[in-house]
Amino acid sequence: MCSGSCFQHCISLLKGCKSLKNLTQIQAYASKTGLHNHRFILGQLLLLSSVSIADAIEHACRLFSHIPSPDAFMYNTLIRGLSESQAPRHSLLLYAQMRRRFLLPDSFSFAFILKAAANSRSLHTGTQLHCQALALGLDTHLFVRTTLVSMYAECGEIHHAHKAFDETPQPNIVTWNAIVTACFRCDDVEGAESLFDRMPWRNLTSWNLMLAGYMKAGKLEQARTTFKAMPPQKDPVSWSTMIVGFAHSGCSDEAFGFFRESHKMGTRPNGVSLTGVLSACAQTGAFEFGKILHCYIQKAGYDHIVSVSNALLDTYAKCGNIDMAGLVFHWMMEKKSIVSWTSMIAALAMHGHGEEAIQLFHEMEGSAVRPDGITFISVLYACSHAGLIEQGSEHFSKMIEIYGIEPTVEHYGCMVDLYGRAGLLDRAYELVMGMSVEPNTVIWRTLLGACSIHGNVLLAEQVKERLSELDPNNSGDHVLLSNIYAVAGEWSNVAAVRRSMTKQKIKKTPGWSTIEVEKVVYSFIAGDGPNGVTEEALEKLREIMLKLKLEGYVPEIGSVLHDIEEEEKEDAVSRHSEKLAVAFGLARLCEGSMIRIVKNLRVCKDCHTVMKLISKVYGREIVVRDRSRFHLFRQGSCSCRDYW
DNA sequence: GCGATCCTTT
Repeated sequence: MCSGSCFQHCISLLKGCKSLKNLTQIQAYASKTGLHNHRFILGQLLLLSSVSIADAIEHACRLFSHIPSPDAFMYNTLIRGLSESQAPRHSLLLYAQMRRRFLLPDSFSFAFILKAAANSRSLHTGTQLHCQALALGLDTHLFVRTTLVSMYAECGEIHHAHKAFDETPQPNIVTWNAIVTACFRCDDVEGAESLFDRMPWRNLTSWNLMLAGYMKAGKLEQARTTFKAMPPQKDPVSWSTMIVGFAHSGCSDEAFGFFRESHKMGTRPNGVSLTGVLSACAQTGAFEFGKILHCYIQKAGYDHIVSVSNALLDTYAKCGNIDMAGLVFHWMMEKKSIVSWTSMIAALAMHGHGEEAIQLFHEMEGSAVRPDGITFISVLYACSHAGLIEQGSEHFSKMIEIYGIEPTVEHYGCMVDLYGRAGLLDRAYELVMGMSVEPNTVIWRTLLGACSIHGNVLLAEQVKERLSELDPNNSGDHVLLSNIYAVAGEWSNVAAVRRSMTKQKIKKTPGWSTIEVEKVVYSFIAGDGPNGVTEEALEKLREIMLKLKLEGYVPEIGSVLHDIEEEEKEDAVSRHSEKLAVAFGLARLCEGSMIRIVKNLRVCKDCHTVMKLISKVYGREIVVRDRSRFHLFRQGSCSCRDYW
């Protein structure tokens, strides 16, 4: 018993529908008023769940499966939704079903299904679909043509993309934008520039895609220049492209700057700009700023966006706060994506909680989310940092045999680290020699690091030789080898390495550390000239060292590069950037608050000892994030159990 | 009654 007013009411409900919960209520209403089989209503429900509402695609599939004989509109809608989903290939199956039922695909169908081919990077499928469109006379349709241009580019066939564009009789602005994007996709920056110059019209998207293209190509200055040159009416995409681009290239200050600037210009942050600025916080360890962003995200409701919550989780983890990372993870409830699981496993691993990381991985195996190769990198990393050798080997085999994931050089890197760090250098070397992919510099460098920990001079020399072939100018490798000689007391070899470094004009990568005090990030560089904060830190450091020596501290100078006088060596170690940062923190941060430091290189043995002592003598908790993990110093010991 | 091009975390 459905009246016209019920129908009208249902339509107005559909117009205001914003969430899945909302949609379910409307479905219940439709059912109650006998409208649940009304084809128009069904079509709108399908459109909402497939396209408009995030993460509702499964609901859409269920709805679709109950529709007796779906029409072309319904097929197109679900194909569209699936083509943007995690599994774009499913939409190809649906397209096949549509054809089996003798429903004629139209220009809409091809625009959506070609997108699925693009998203699954399947040139074969894309080409076949192109042929079918041709047979149906739909390949000249402007919307189809534009999608063809981007499909070919996405599948790496730039020539076909150009051909599709050149054969378009009257390309419009969107077609032009598509071909410029296509050039950037295929790393042809000059091609993109020359087409951009020849464009008969430009809209905001044209400018935005230039920004994105430059950013992706690592041409940061060109992006900045373009940003200045474009019309002043920027949109949230323009701003987020800049923020994400700089953050991605490691230029956190620039990312923060653009974020603040966009705020000043009255542009509200969006999900994308928030992930960008959070990633900048994660890089620099800006914990306080991260917390402020968290408040804003919750208040404005951005925590429903999975990528934002994931970025927040990662920020807390990389700022040393594993508990907050865990809370964000749990708040995500059933919305956890593969990235959320992987990030949380990595977070636990970074903090040395290897057993918990593996436990979480097992929990993940029981969930609906299937682990991928990146998840296994986190798992193996967890094993290597916690010294779980057998667990690591088992998971490595499991990945290949049960999950059918081919190991990449990153997986081997974790395994070499696992064996090498544990002192099983032969097993590590054996693995490297039997790798199914060519070992790269990272692999050899990991092995060299293991030689350094375990003082294996012979293997180190062999490994360094391979590194010199692949990457002769890397300062870290020279420094590591020279440290190995130094520890072994082979001073003539130390001197030889130093001479060759001078001859090849190789400079040591300067170590830096950062610390956030009252939402300002201060950075310290080893051997930096005098400036305000360095002076302040040095003065405090002298006081600390004196106190520690009274407690029986003896400097460890094994990691000093050259054979110099003992006192001089001590001086060099005592100015390491992390010591300056911790001293600055002790001087400036209020009593009882945690000291958080981020360092670009691995923390040295002496600094590690000093941190442990400070945590005991001064009764302070110190968190140091170095190049590879976290160290939590508390009451004289470190969370890494001196295994790093 | 849907459409095509730009920014998303591990």
